[in-house]
Amino acid sequence: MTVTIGDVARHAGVARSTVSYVLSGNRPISEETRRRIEEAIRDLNFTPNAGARALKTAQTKVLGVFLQFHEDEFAPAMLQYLLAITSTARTYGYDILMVTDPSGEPALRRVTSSTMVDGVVLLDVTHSDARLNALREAKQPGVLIGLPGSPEGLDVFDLDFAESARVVIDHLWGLGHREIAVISPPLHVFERGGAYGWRFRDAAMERALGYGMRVSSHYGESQQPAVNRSLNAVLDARPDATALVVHNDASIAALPSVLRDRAVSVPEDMSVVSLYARDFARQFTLPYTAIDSAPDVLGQRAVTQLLRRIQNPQQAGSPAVHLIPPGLTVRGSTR
Amino acid sequence: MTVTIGDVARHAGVARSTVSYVLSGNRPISEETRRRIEEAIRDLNFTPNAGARALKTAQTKVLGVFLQFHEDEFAPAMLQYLLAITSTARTYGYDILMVTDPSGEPALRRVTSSTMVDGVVLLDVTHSDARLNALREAKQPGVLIGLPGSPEGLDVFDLDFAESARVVIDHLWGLGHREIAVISPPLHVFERGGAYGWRFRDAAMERALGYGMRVSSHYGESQQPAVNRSLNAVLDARPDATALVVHNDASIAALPSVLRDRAVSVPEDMSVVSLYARDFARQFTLPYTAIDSAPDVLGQRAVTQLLRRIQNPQQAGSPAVHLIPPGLTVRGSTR
DNA sequence: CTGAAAGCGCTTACAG
DNA sequence: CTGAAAGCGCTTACAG
Repeated sequence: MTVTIGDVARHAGVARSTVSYVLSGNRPISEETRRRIEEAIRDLNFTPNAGARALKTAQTKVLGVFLQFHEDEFAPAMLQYLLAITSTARTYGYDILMVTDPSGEPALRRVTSSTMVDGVVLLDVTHSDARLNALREAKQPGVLIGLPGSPEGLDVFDLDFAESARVVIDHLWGLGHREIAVISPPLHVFERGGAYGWRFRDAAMERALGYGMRVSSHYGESQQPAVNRSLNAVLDARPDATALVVHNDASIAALPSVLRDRAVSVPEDMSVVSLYARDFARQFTLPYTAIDSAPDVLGQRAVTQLLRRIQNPQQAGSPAVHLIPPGLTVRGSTR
Repeated sequence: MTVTIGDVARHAGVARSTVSYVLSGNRPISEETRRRIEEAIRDLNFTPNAGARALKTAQTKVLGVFLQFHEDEFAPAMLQYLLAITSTARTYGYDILMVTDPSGEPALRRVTSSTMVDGVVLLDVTHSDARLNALREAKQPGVLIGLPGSPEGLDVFDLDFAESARVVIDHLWGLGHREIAVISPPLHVFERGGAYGWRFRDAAMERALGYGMRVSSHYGESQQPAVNRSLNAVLDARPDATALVVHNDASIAALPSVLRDRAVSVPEDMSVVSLYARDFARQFTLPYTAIDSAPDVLGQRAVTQLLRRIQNPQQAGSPAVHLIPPGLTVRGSTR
C-alpha cells in the first residue's frame, strides 16, 4: 500500500540507490535520469519513510521538549516558550516531541535511551531538578531553559533575574521611592524549587536594603479569589509603600481591579513595576513598566545552541550558562 | 556505543529473537532463560530502539497534534487541550509530536506521508479547514477538535455551542431578563472561519428573538486596550441591558475592572454569563456563571476515539460528529 | 522451548 | 554517471 523507494526505482528503471541520491543530492545525477526519477516520485506520490531514514542515519530530526504542568499554576507563558521552540526547530528541519509526563526523569530516560530524539530541551527547570542526571547520562545533548543549582556541564538559558531585580530597584530608587513592597511568585513555586523566585526576590531585597529603602517581600497567589485577597493584604500591611514590584503573572493581571477597588491610581498614588512576557501584557494587563521575560528569545537561543551541539559539536563550545540581560520597558506606571 | 538487542543476546548467550520475545512476551520462555536475559538487559542498560521497532511493526506509537498559533489571539485554552491530549495518549503508551507550522496543510502531509505518526489530532479546526483534505488522504486516521463545515468521514469532537447558547438564553429568560447583549469572539476569529463564534452567537440570537427579547451582538477584542474600549462601547450602546453574555476569554477577564470603573455591580445591576474553561476561571476571573468549555473532556475523548480507530478499526464505528452537551455552572453572577 | 533467517525502508561505502 | 550489496536494530513467521 505504502510507496517505497523501491517502487520509485522500478517505475523509473533505476537502482534504489540512485533514487536515494536524487533525494539527498549527495551525488551528481545525469539530467535525464533525475528527470525520470523526479517524475516517478511525483507519479507515485512518494515520501521517504522517516523511521527508516532515522534508523540508517542515526538521526531522527526530532527534538524532545520536556515540560510539566503544575496543577496550581498559571501557565500561559509556557505557550510562548513552546511556540519559540517549535518554530525555531522547524526552521532547521526539526520536529518536536512534546513530553508532559508528571514523572519527568523516567520519561526523559525513556525517550532518550530509545533514541526517539536527537536532542532535548528541558523547560521549567528547578533548583535541584531530578531530570539533570538523566540528561547528563543521555547520549543526546540537551539544553535547559531555567537555571538549576548545579548547571555544570550543561547549556543553560535563562533571564538574568538577579540583574532584573537590580534594574527595577535602581529605577525606583532613581525616581525617589523609599518604601516599596515586592510580590514574589506563590510559595509553592519556591517549595518546588523554582529558583527564579528567590533569585529575583533576594537580589531585589539586597539592592533595596543597600540603598536604605524600606522593603518587604510577600508571596503572591495563583488562583482567585486568593490572588486578590493576598494583594489587599500586602496593601493593608504597607500603607506607606509608594511602589509595588510584582513578579507574578496572576497578581499583575489582578492588580488593576484591586487597585481600582481601593481607589488607588497608578502612577499618581502608587508606582508599579513588573516582570512578564510582552505578549502576556498585550493581551491582559494594563501597560505597566516591566522587565520583558523574553520567552521568545530564550526559546530561540536555546534551540539554536542545541542544534549547534547536535550538528557541529566541536563548534558548540563548552557548555555554559547564558543569562540574557534584562530590558526594562518604561510604560508610565512609575514616577 | 549504543547497546542493541544483539549485544544483549550475546551477553545472555541466546538468539536475538529470544531477547525480543522476552521483551514482547509473545512467546513462553523458560524461567532460567528469561532470568539470564533480564539480567543482561539490566547489566547493559538496554532499551530497544524505537525507530527500528517502528520500522518493523509499522507502528510509531506517536500521535501528531497539529495546532496553530494566531498572532492576535488569546491562547491559554490551547494549553488545556494539549495537557488532556498528551496525558491521555501517554496512558495508552503514545507520545505526542507537536506540529505548529503556520502552513497547516503541507505540514500535515509531510508528517503523515513520511509515517512519523500513527494518527492525528487537529486542533483549532476552522469552517473550511485546508487540512481536512490532507487528512482524508492520509493513511493514518485522525480526529478533529472543532467542528468544520464539512465533517463527512471524520471523527469530530466539539462542545455543542448552539445548545450552549440556548441554555444560557433560557437561563436568563427564566430569571426575567428581557434585554441583553452578546459579546462574541473577535472579528478576526470569524474571518478565519472559527465556527464556534457564529454557532454560539446565531443560536443565542435566534433563541432570544424567539422569546421576544431585545438582543444585540458585538465582536469582542483580543488585546488591550481595545478589549476594555470595546466592552465600554457595548455598555454605552445598551444602557438598558440587564444581562451580558460573554463568549470571549479576553473580554471576560477584563470585565471585572471595566464594570468596577462604571460602578456596575454584578449581579445587582447586571447579570453576566460566560463560556470558558474551568481552569481559566479559577486562575483569572471572578467566578461568573458559565458554560464549561471542557477542553479536558474534549481532548480525552478525542484521543480515546483516535486510539480506538488505530488499534481496533472495526470496533471504532463510523466516523461521526460528537457534540458534547454543555453544562451550566451557576456561580451567582445572574439573577 | 529456542534459533536462524528474512525483511521493514532506507543510506552509503564499494565497484565499475 | 550508476548499480548491487551490506547493514541500521528490530520483529516474526518458519523450523526444529
